[in-house]
Amino acid sequence: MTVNVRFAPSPTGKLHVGNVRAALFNVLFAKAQGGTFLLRSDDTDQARSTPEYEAGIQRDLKWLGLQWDEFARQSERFSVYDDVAEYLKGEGLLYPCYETAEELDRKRKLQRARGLPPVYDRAALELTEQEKADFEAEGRRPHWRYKLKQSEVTWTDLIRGDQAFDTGTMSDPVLIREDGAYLYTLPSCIDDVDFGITHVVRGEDHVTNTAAQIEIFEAIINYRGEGAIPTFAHHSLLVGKDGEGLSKRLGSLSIEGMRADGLEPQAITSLLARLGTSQPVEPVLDTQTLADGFSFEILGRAPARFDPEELELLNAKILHATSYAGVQERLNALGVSEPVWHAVRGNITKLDEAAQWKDVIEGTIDPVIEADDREFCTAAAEHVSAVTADAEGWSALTTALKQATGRKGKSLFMPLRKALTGQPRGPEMPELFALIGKEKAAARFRGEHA
RNA sequence: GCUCCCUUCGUCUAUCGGUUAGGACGCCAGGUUUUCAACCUGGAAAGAGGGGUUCGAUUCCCCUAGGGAGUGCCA
Repeated sequence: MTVNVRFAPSPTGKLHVGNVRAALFNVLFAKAQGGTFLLRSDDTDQARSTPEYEAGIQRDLKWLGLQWDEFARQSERFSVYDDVAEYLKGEGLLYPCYETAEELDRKRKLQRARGLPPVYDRAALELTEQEKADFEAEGRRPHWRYKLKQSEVTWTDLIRGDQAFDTGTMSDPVLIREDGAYLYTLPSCIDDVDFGITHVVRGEDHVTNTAAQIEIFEAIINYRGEGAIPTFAHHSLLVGKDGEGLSKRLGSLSIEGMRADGLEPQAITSLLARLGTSQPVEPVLDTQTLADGFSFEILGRAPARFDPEELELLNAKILHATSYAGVQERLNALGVSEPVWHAVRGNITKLDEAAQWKDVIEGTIDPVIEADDREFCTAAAEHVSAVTADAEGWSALTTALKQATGRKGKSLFMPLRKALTGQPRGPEMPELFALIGKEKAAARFRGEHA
């Protein structure tokens, strides 16, 4: 059986870590199974959806290396939804309701106050034709609810196991708003059937929806005369570093923000694909490798903590393993050459830090020389002329200085590093020395701005 | 309030009733002629609490606590 999955964001905001995790699981599952991945823009809410958000989501997904096989836009399929909606109305499965949002809110509060679940009372089902006509005459327009069977719905979730929900304990879902706009439920189910989606992989915030959706799926399939209810896999959600729900802080966790922050896409995908799984969080450079070991069995059922610090850690590791060719364009923009990249990549957390080292190597700095090290550095300046400007030269230089001054270890190397780079830490000295060159090195050892 | 789910080292997790409770990341120490990184070696580090069931519970059941989610004319 071929696997077809989809990722269906609403273009009403930016892609964030929570979204991407769901998208990733879909992509990885499709790749692992040799299936297809559909990107669907759930833009039935014309007021809140924008082409900019849609383009942003696509750009972010591409940047992350998550390519889709097919693309669909729900706003282009309204006639299909209308057709199914008419059918459902004809079957009495979709019924008009005239309560205002305020009235419903009041009802819910009342139920809650009595300790009852805030479930819709189906009052609209009792409305006579005359009453409906009166509402219409008042200028009220109906919203439409799906009439649930109020029975037990069961399914086997690939992550959560056997599930059972009594749709009698939930409100009949509103499928069409008063203004005629479709809520996500009906178009989503219709599309899943029409596009042959075999597996719906999404966050566990959708589990209760699933019961109602299964009933809707059945009605659609009954109408179509073909199609199948997808298999579901609901993964746990991400929580923050301290275990709090992520939703409130999502703004700072947008993919766009991370890109602007200089993070590598592979760092993000590596973390999100492995966090909450039994596989190690490690730097993985391509999605195929991520997909190779992927199955729903490796997913835990508890919420997983997302810590931005882990992202930085992974980012550094990704960079350490990144070849010049992989980032050539971006390095060119920073003016960083290949030799400089190779010298510094093991020592940076974010790519643009390479530019700072480029400045140390090719620009000018103020050497840092402690009072105790003045004489020593002067000696170093004198010895430089005798060696070659390469790693061997560095070795020869330090050996000579060791013999001449008796210094060794930290007291030998640290003053040289500080004088040459102005900093107490950084990339390997042999390579830096070769790149900085003898003349500049000598000048810096003399304490000159060079 | 009600419903569902979850709870093992700091973090992500393994364990299908009997294990010295394993691994990964991080952390600490030592090594590799300085630092950072990488690498090598070693180390500290966990079953939320309380009841059961059982010869024996991390594992099964119940309660409590804590966390997550749902309970929308959001998705």
